This record gives sequence, structure tokens and C-alpha cells, in this order.
Amino acid sequence: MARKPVREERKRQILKALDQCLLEKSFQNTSIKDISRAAGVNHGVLHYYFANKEDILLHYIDYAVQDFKSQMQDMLGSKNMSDLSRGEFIKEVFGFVNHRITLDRRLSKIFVEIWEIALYNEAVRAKLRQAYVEWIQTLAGNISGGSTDRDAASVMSVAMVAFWEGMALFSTVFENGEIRFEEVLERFQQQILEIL
Amino acid sequence: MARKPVREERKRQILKALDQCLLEKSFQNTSIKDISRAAGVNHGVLHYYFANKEDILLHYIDYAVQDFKSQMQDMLGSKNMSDLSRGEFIKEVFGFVNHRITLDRRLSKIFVEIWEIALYNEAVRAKLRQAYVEWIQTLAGNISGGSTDRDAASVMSVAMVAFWEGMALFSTVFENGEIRFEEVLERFQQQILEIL
Amino acid sequence: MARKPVREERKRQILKALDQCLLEKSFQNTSIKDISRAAGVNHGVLHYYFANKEDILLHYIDYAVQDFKSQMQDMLGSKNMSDLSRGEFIKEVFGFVNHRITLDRRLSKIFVEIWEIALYNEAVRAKLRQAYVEWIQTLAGNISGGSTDRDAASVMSVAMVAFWEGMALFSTVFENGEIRFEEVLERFQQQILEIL
Amino acid sequence: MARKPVREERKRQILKALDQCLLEKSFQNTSIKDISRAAGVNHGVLHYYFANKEDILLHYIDYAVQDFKSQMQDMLGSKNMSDLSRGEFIKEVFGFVNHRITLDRRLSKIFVEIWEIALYNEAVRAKLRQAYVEWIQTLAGNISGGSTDRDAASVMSVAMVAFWEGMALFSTVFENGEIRFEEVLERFQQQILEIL
DNA sequence: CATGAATGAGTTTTCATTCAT
DNA sequence: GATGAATGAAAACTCATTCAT
Repeated sequence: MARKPVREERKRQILKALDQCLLEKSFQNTSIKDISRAAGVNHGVLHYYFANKEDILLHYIDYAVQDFKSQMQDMLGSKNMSDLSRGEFIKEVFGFVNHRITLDRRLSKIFVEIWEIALYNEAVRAKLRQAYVEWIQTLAGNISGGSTDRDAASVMSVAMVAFWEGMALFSTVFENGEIRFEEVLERFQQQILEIL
Repeated sequence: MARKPVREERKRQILKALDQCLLEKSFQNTSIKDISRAAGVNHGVLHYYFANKEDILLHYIDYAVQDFKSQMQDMLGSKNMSDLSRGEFIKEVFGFVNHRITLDRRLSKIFVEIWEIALYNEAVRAKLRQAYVEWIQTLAGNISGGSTDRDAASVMSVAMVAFWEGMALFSTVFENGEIRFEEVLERFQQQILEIL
Repeated sequence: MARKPVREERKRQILKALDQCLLEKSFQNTSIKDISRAAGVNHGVLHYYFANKEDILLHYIDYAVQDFKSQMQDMLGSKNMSDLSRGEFIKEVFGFVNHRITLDRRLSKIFVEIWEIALYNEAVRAKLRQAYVEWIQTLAGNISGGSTDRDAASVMSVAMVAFWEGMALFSTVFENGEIRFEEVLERFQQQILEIL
Repeated sequence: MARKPVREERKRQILKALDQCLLEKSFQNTSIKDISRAAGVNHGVLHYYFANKEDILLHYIDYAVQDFKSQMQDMLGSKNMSDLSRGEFIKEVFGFVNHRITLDRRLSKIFVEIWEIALYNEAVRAKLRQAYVEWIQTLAGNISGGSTDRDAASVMSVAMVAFWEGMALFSTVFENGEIRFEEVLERFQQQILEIL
């Protein structure tokens, strides 16, 4: 069960290189050679490990989504979390999403890029759909409880994720001075807390 | 003596053709020849009327934004609006945005496309920023009044537009069955109305 | 015999415009629209007065050569010239050629441009050949006399023109500091005078 | 293990192909496809080995200048040269330049082409300047000695090269019958020898 | 496995020229 | 005569992909 570390390692190296590249250019404008240069490998290698450019993208999305999920798991699973009251727990979640996700311009950029590709690419769209469904359900599971029934929690979660995505969108275009991100996020958070 | 509009007419024709094309392919993947084919003109014409491909895009964004604004103006300016109570007025605005904007997949698609281009193109980013600032301010102007002070209205407007954008994003990826768009929008609307 | 002044005037205006353009770009890189812009006329006009782009060039060469000849005639025909001794006369010619022709970077540039076109264009080559034959013969006629027989004068003239052309070539590439143009021309001049 | 030269070999092959092409068309009129056709390679190859068309030209100039220099070195370095008296040495140099350089129409053509490009291209101009400075200095070094001081030799060299270039220019336009090249070169040579 | 040479389809852009008004 | 809209051929360049070594 030696899990061919070389193979997986190389792939990861390439996906990380693409991640780097996306900070500068769109996926379309990023050439295979750009990625290989960033990865420090010969461009032929990319064709050896991946079927074609789209295949790289598809694996990259898995990688990015997985990264996102891990971060989320780490946060949700952190020891002290279990000791919190529901209100405090939700505050923690908000705090994390607000600052580590929504306002992380780098992450937002990459997700907008993926959203756009999904517009015209069914395979990408499927992956994105799956990721958001999971994210919304996880959230619903975490906020429901007590008075909040499952159905309301679900609707709520969709709204929350939509709002966060919208704010993430804004973060890629506006400077901090133009939109008072913190305030808006704060206000929204309070509102949600009151509802729950 | 009325032969002046040729130029403007042709430009419009080309921008409309691009609009068509964007339903099928990303701007990048839409070639000048694709656009010219859709417009039913020789490809040289596109270079006659526009400096280059980016210039077409920039004009297209103006066109799309203008179209959006016009729709909004029409709605806000409609006679019966002035007779409505504030609550009813806001309901009208919501209804319009929800169904004519947020859930208009075609429109959402185009805006996601523009958002993505803005990620790596300062000129496009500037146009987008400007459009959203105006849209947010218009909204703030319309919802403030009575107990709601200007500042709160501004924060509120940002949140609303962010939410709508997020929902628009979802509309490009999810089918109606997967996300209960109507319900979420409805719920959000009620919440806003309570706050105001 | 009203010599259609409009027609000739327009043509001249266009040729002057080309002259202007050649300071910035090669003939090849100068588009018909560039010329028309410089001439302040619609580009269609150029096709009305000239058969095609090459035709403009051919007429331009005549114009440039004619201009050169006129300058030369003016100089040679100037009153006081006839009163000079042969040595002084030749000095005058040298002075004129040195400063008004050879070291006139603008003129040199245009002639190098024409020389190059002549390389691959028989019609242009013919015009250039004709112009230089005339220029050499005129020179030979002016320096022969006394001890110098016609044959030697002819050989001499070729050498002189070749030298001047070479220096003109240099003037388009070197700055004054790099090559002591004045000194070289002076030295050559003395040598010629001694021979004659 | 000796497979390195592929790259250099290909580049040389391409530069030779350009050399061929320049006999028929100007550099501007020579398309990348023309060159690749002449080289017997796919046009993509040219973009693989050179950054762009100008890059090909710049390398071509180096190649042409180097070729010229090698010929000169070979001639100057030929064994028997060292045994010659200064007068005979200079005669040899003249003979070589006259027939192998100045009257080599192919070479002249190419240099006129380069001169013209230099008119509007600073990078090319720089290369040309450098080549001529070296050529003039080499010449000055070779003709100075004895009574001729360095300064006079320098001025002389400029004059000689200018003359040769002028004659080369003529060789591209005139047929042998029209200009008695041999005689003119001969006459000039004698004159120079007398001066030195 | 790795390398880099090679391919060729496809893209944007330029521009002389034509022609209807 | 003058205008500017339109055409279409041709150019430089990019790049994913293939493949021999």
C-alpha cells in the first residue's frame, strides 16, 4: 500500500503551481508552459500526469475544494468548539468564514475563476454544485437545533452562503475603503443570530 | 440626412451579437469571427468600428450595464410606484430584482463572465466597480427614510446586493429543484422588511 | 491651358504628406490612411488620384528627385557662381553638397529608403538609376575642363557621388560625435581639388 | 552525447533561409512562412527558436556581420600577408574589399536592406553602428604606421569605408556597363596609396 | 520517466482596395 | 469629386498536444 508517493506528489506540485499561476492570469491565459515553469518541471510532465489541460483543471478544483473543506473541518473540529454555547459556536463559524474565506481575496479570486469556467463547462459545474451542496448542508446541520427546524436551517444556509459569496465577489473588486466589509458582515451576522 | 445612425447601429448590432455569443462560450473563447458571424457581418467590420477585442468588451459592458440601469429606472419610475406605501414599494423592488435580475440566468451568466474578466483586467474592474457603486447607492437612497438612517441604509444595501449576487451565482449552477430559490429570496425579503 | 491646378495641387499635397510620414515610418509601414491623415484628406482621395500605393511611391520619387535637382540648379545657377575661379567654384559645390545634401539626415533617410525599395522593385530602380546618372553627368560636366579630360572627370564624379552617398548613409546611423563628418568631408574635398 | 548542436544548427538553418529569402524580397515582405519554407521546417519552429520576427532579424544581422568579419580575418591573417611590404599589403586589402565586398551584389543588397531597417529600428541601428565602428577601426589600425598618424588614419578609414559603401550601393542599382566600377575603384585605390 | 523538438490549427490584427451613396 | 463603410487576403504569433530519443 505504498501509495506511489512520487506520482501523487508530482501531481500536487503541479496543482500548486496552477494555484500560483491563477493569481496572475485566468486559467485560459495560463499556458501549460506557465504551469510547468511555476512547478519547475518540464511541460511534457504535465501531459504525462494529466490527460489534458481540462484534466488539470478538474483535479485542481478537487484540490481547492478539499483544501477549503479541510480548513472548515479543522475549525469545526477544534477542541474548544464543543464547549461553546450554540450562539458562541455560530459566532466562531461566522468569524472564521468572514475573515478566512469571504475576505480572503486570493481564495475569492480562485472561486470566481472557477464559477466562470463552470458557466460553460458541465464537468466543472458538476464539481462546483457538489461542493456547494455539501457546504450548505454542513452549515445547515450546524445551525439547526433547538427551535430551528431542518427546513428553515436549510433555507437559512443557502442565504448565508449566497451572501458570503456575494461579499467574496465584492472583495475581488472593491478596496477596503470603498465598501465597509467588516461592518456589513457584522451586521448580517447579528441578524442571523437573532433569527436563530 | 438621416444616415448618421449607421455607425451606432452597426456597433449596437455587434454588441448584441456578442451578447448572443456569450450564451454559448466565454468571451475568451468567442473569437472575433464568432461575433462577426453572429452579427452577420464581415469580421473586418469589427475592427473598423472597434479598436480591438478588448474595446468591444468594454463597450459591451457599458451596453449591458446601461440595459440593466434602464430596466431599473423603468421599474422605479413606473407611475403606480409613487402611490405605494414604503413597505409595498420595497416589496415591488424585491419582486423585480428577484425575478428579473437575480433569477435571470442569462443575465447572471453574463455578469459572472464580466466578474471573472474583471479579476485580471483593471479597465473592466473599474467599470464593474462603478456600476455596483451606483446600484448600491440607488438602492440605499430608495430604502432609507423614516427610521432608517443613511448609514444603516448603505450597509443594508451592500448586504442586499451581495446576497442577490450570490443567489445569481447559484442560479447559474443549480437547477430549480436543487435550491429552492423562491423560498430563500422570500425569506430574505421578509427579514429585510422587518429590519427596515 | 489652365493646367488643372486642383488636380496637381492635391497630388502634391499627398506627396508632401508621404514625405512627412517617411520621417517616422518606412514606406511599407506607412499605410494609405497614415498618408491621408497627414494630408488631411479622406483616404479614398488617394485612390482617386493614384492607381495604387506603388503609384504614389513612384510619383513621390519623381517629386523628391525633382526637388533635389532644383536645389542643385539653384545653387549652380546662382549669379555669383559664374564669377568664380574653377577652384572656388568646386569649393562652392562641395560646400553645398556636404551640408545641404550629405549631412541632411532627413534627405539621407529618404534616399536610403528609396535605395532599399529599389532593391526589389524594378520601376523604382529605373528611376533611381536615371537620377544618379544625371547627377553624375552634371557633376562630370562641371568639374571637367582644363587638364581634366572628360573620361577622368566621369570616373571622378562617380567616386565623388559614391563617397557622398556613403557619408550620407553614415549620417543616418552615427551621431556627430562618433564620426567627425566635417573633417572627413573636408579632407576628401582637398584631395579632390588637388587631383583636379 | 553530441546532440546539443540541434538547437544551434536549427537556428543557423533558419538564418541561412532568411539569407536566401532576402535575395528575393525585403525583410518586411518576407513572411515567417516564407522563411520556414526556405528552411524546410514548420513555421512554428521559427517561433520556437526565436522570440519573434525582429529577433530573427537581430540574430541574422549578427550572423551576417560575423560572416563578414570572418572573411576579413581570414584575409588579413593569411600567411603570406605578413611578408608583404605595406604598399603591397594595402593593395591586397583593397583587392579583397573591392571584389569580395563592394562588388558582391548579394552582400551589398543585404547591407542596404539592413541600413534601411536601421533607419527606423534602434536595435538594428545599434548593431550596425557597432559593426561599422569596428570595421573602420580595424582598417585604421591596418593602414596607420610610418608617416601616417593615427588621427589621419582614422579619418582616412572613414572616407574609405564611406566610399566603398557608396560603391556597394551603386552595385545594387547599376549594371557593369553603366558604371565602370573597376576603373573607379582602381583610381581611388591609387589615390589612397599616394596619400599614405 | 523526462526532455525538448516539432506540429498545425486557430487567433487577432492590419490594410490596400472597392464601391455605393 | 468626396466619403466612409465594407471586404478579404495575409500576417505574426500562441499553444495544446504529440512523440522520438
